[in-house]
Amino acid sequence: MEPDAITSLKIPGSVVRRLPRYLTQAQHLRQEGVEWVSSLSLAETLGLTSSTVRQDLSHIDFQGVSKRGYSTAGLEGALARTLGVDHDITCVLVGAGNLGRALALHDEFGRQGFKIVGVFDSAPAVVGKKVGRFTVQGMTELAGVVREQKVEIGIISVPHEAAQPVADQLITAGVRGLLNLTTAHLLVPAEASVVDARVLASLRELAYGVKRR
Amino acid sequence: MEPDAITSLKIPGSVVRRLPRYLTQAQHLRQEGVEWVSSLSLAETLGLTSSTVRQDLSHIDFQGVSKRGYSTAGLEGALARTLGVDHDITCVLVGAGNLGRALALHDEFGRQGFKIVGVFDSAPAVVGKKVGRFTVQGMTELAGVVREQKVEIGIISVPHEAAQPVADQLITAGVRGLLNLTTAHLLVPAEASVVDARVLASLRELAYGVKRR
DNA sequence: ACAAAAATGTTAAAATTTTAACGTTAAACA
DNA sequence: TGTTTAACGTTAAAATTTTAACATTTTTGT
Ligand SMILES: NC(=O)c1ccc[n+]([C@@H]2O[C@H](COP(=O)([O-])OP(=O)(O)OC[C@H]3O[C@@H](n4cnc5c(N)ncnc54)[C@H](O)[C@@H]3O)[C@@H](O)[C@H]2O)c1
Ligand SMILES: NC(=O)c1ccc[n+]([C@@H]2O[C@H](COP(=O)([O-])OP(=O)(O)OC[C@H]3O[C@@H](n4cnc5c(N)ncnc54)[C@H](O)[C@@H]3O)[C@@H](O)[C@H]2O)c1
Repeated sequence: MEPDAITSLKIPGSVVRRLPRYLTQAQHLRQEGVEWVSSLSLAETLGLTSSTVRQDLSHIDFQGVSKRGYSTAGLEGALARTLGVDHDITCVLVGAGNLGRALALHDEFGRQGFKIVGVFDSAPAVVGKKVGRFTVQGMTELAGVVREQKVEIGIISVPHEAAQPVADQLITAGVRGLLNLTTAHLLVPAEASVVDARVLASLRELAYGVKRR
Repeated sequence: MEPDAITSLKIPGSVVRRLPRYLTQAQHLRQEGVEWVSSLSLAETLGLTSSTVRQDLSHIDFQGVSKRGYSTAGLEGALARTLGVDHDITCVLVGAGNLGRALALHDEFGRQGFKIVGVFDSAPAVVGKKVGRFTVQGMTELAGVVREQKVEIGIISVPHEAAQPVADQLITAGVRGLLNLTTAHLLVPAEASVVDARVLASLRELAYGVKRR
């Protein structure tokens, strides 16, 4: 199944950021037993226009059906393939503090294909401790684990001052993508990806929203 | 200090989403003792162009200085005022699971003006338990606390199926903004704001980034 | 078999966002 | 005191993103 050369060429960032939401919605609908969904219905539940939905889905290798819409199961599969979450992706987590431990204990990531294969921390008091099924490892072990297990993604949950050095260690060890939970802005080589998940920034955006009625 | 009518009218969403990052950067620089920062230097550390930075900052009620740039302290203050984080904002947290407990224990939110005044959960096994300085309260207490303490923001950290009913309860009780940490898409009246902070969606976006070299 | 209708995929227009260009201001210094 | 220059604020162009319009397809029903 060679993916269509045109559709797989490059999907705009604005679209890529919405694809996970369509995937979540398709999963929820399929689990509820819904077999078909229209662009209009997807748009209404996600706060978009049906036009945007159809435009977005034209980027993935999947066809809707006139008069019916999109098969929820088909859509789920095609979106997973497009995003690259149709197979397991190995991850490591660095920083076993309050947030890091919550992430390590969150089984849903594993069910969705994100397999955490190691949890790391620099504090001697934390190293060796158990977090769910993990034993926290020291930072000296990081590079070896990344190499041996071909780890693709590093999840960074350390204090913001430590984020850039940790990012550098992860990239040097061979990780290709970083999920950054800190307030720091990470500089990485062009061939690596960074996605920020900053809760404080979201709260501040919300503060602006509640200020002006 | 009446804010300028034009600048305060309405700031585009694309800009509002970047303002928290400028604020974080201004804070970090000021704490390091840096007094001035140029649009070019801000742009380089945040991965933007200097043009975008100047355009963005033209929306806030603050002037740079020719040949020097922006005063870090002044910028921090003006951004805080624009976003509405120059005074405390009361919040409640609903869902005292793994993630909710991490958020409740995160002192930085309080230092940044987001004061959590209550933690709530529906599970009898959890209600009454201590989470840091909080005692988890039952959902029957929620409306009263929101009303009495004039709570502005609700942080939702419950399983996704429960997110919409919890959102409804929060809005009915009088909250004006929701921070949604679940995969659900929340429907709220037009006068309320929702900001999503979805870690799984960020991971999926990252998966696409690491897939295509 | 044919007509009607519902929903797609696509084209093109509208709106927004980003970037470049440049005139203006104020600091530094001869 | 005047000149140079770094960096701002603003205008306008370029690029991207969103929305609307509509021709096409496929099902349903007569
Ligand atoms: N806790 C939250 O709810 C929350 C919410 C939003 C953002 N964050 C951010 O996530 C990050 C982690 O937050 P937290 O509350 O878990 O902090 P924390 O202080 O509880 O944990 C940080 C952990 O990182 C470890 N660490 C420090 N330097 C390290 C290094 N160089 N290499 C490896 N490990 C190192 C520490 O030993 C500690 O265990 C912070 O940047 C924080 O701002 C946290
Ligand atoms: N744990 C993580 O690291 C993580 C990461 C990303 C997203 N999330 C999302 O955050 C949410 C919470 O995650 P978690 O790991 O803390 O889950 P959890 O199961 O540990 O905790 C959820 C809590 O919500 C409570 N709850 C359930 N229904 C409720 C209701 N109707 N009203 C009030 N409380 C209710 C439960 O009693 C429980 O204490 C989930 O939607 C999850 O997908 C979690």
